[in-house]
Amino acid sequence: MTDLLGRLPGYALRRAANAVMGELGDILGDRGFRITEAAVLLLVQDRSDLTSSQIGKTLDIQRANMVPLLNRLEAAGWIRRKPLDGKSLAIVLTAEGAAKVTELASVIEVYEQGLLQRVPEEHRDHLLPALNAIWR
Amino acid sequence: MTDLLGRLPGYALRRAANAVMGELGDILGDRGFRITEAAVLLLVQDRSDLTSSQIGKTLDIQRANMVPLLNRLEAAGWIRRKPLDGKSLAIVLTAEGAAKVTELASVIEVYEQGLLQRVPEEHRDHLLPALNAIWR
DNA sequence: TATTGTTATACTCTATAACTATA
DNA sequence: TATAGTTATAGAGTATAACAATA
Repeated sequence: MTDLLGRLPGYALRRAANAVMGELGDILGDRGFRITEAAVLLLVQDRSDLTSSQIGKTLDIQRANMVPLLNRLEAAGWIRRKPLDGKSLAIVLTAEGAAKVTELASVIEVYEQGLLQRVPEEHRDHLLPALNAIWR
Repeated sequence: MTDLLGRLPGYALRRAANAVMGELGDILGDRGFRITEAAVLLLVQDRSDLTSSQIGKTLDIQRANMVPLLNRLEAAGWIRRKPLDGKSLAIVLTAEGAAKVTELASVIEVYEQGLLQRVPEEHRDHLLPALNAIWR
C-alpha cells in the first residue's frame, strides 16, 4: 500500500488546494488583498446589484463573516454600501475600487494561466469540469 | 464576464476542496477522527518507522503541531511513541490502532469512490493526475 | 552545528447565537 | 413571520519563536 495518500483524490484535492491558496494568498497579500476579498470584488465587478447576503450565499461565506470583510473593503475605499430599501444594501464598487479590481483580475488571470500550465496537456482541459462537478 | 469565478481553476479547486473536506470531516468526525489525524494514521499504517518530524514533512504539518495531534492519538490508544535513539521517536500503531485504521481506510475508500462517481466519466481519470501535477 | 521533540502563543478563518429593524 | 445586517464570541487549524536534549 505504498503511496496510499497519493492515490486518494480527496487528499490530492486538499494538498493541491492548499498549495494554490498559499501561492495565491502570497501574491494577493503583496497587493493588500485576502483571497476571499478578491473573490468578493470580482463578483461585485460582475454584478452591482448584489446584497451582502446574496454575495455570502454565492461564495459560501456566512452572513456574519461578510460584515468585517466588507468593512475592510469599504474602509479601503473600494466598495460602498448603497441602500436598496430600508433593510437591504447593495454592494457596489467605487471608482477606485473598479480600478483596483481590474488590476486584481489581471494578476489572478496570469496566475491561473500559470497554474494550468503545470498540468500535463492531456489532463489540462479536464481539470475545471471535473472540479466543478464535485461541488456545484 | 458572467460566471467568472466558475471559470477560474483556482477558485474551483478551493470550492471543491472545501466541499470534500466538509463531507469527509463529517464522516470521520462521526467516528472520532479529524481529517489530519486520519492522514497520519494511514501513513503510519503504511510505514512503522517514521518519526513525528518525518510525518510532518510528508503531510505538510508543522513539527510543533504534530505534538498535540499525536498526543490525542496516543491518549486514544491508537499509536505509541517508540524510541529509536535518545532523540527520535518512531510512531507505531497499537493493535487497537491497527484495527481502527482498517475501519478508517474502508470508510475513506467508500467515500473516495463516491466522490469519483460525481465526476463525469470522460473527466474522471484525469482528476488525480491533474491534481497531483499541481502540488507534487 | 543541525535536528528532534516540545511548550507557549498568536493569528486567520470560519461557525453559532442572539439582537434590531424592516420586508 | 421571515429576512438583512449586525455584534460578539468561540472554535478549528495553522504559524512562529524559543528551549533543552541529543545526533
